[in-house]
Amino acid sequence: MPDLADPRGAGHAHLFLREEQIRLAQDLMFFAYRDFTGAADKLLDELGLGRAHHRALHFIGRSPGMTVGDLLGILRITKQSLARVLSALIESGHVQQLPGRNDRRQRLLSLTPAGLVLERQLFDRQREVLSLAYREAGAPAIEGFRRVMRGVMDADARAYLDQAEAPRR
Amino acid sequence: MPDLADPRGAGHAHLFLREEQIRLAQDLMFFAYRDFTGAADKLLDELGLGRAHHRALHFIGRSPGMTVGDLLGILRITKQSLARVLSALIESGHVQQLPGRNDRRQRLLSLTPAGLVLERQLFDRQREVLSLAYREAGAPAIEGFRRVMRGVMDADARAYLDQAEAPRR
DNA sequence: CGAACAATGTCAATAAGGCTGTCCTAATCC
DNA sequence: GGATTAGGACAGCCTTATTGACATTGTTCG
Repeated sequence: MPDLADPRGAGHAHLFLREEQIRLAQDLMFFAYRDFTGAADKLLDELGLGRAHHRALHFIGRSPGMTVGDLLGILRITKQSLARVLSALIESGHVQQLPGRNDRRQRLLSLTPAGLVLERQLFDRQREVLSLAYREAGAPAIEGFRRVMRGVMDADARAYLDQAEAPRR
Repeated sequence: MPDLADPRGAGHAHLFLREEQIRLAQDLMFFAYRDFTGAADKLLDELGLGRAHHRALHFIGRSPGMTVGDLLGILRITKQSLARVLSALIESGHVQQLPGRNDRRQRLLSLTPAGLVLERQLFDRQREVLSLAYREAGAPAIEGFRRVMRGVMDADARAYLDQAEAPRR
């Protein structure tokens, strides 16, 4: 691999392509994230909720009985930011808190029946978008998508995924 | 693998897996986006800038000479939201505006030398993360990643990508 | 030429969703 | 019994988005 001095000169096709590839990935992240999350936005708007509420519903639905601390660790926001979102969801009857059995300081979070319904509706909006993408891209592409996305995440997030997927097998 | 654990009963393994696959994709989108954008956040913070400024720098750097209207169309935010971000970047000397040659109402946007340097620094932070992910995942995975992400985006975003990639070949 | 339209900028007000910091209660642990 | 932990509550701030109204300048077209 010759000569690193001039990124534009001849003989640097590989490096140049590599840079272009990364810039493409920046674009992909921006557009795909925007349109994927946007698929659920209309429904959220009608209910006076935002993306933050959707994220909470998603992760609570994925791991019912999780503690507030667990959720804080996943979302990486402050207790105060989460409190606003969480109390809105409890107020609206989508989430419930139950005292922990072992440790009674904990409030175990789960979706109410209404929360399950809403989360399902939001899920369906995103499923529609992703199913089309999956169908176009094909099965090998899906595995590649998973591998790259996983590689971008930090170690904690990967560990969460391992734990979230394992019980379902 | 018989699915006695599936609450929906036997005979729905395919549907169940498909749902699990979509939920996994939701997780991937959340974590990968968070950590990818997060890679540039520290540097932005030190300069008193936010992600909105990074997005503007990125797209202006990618298509120098674009109009304000072009950028609005890409970012899909309102004129007023962009104005705040853009005037901060002009104030800080990272972006410059030049009157259009054909249509003098337009202000053609481009990065100043300082803007190029900053954009490059931000780019390098994200390149680091993505290069590792690419290396782990391998070349076929990268193409799969690209295909799925592209499939998630809307038609306008795909058209932008086609146009942004073409001139470089 | 003049009217209509287009590109951009600006002002004012509002909201969502992050943040910090401090203080508090209740329960658990040692 | 004292320290720690889980969670909640209050006050205030910042960024980034929103809407609506209006101004300016430049282009287009009858």
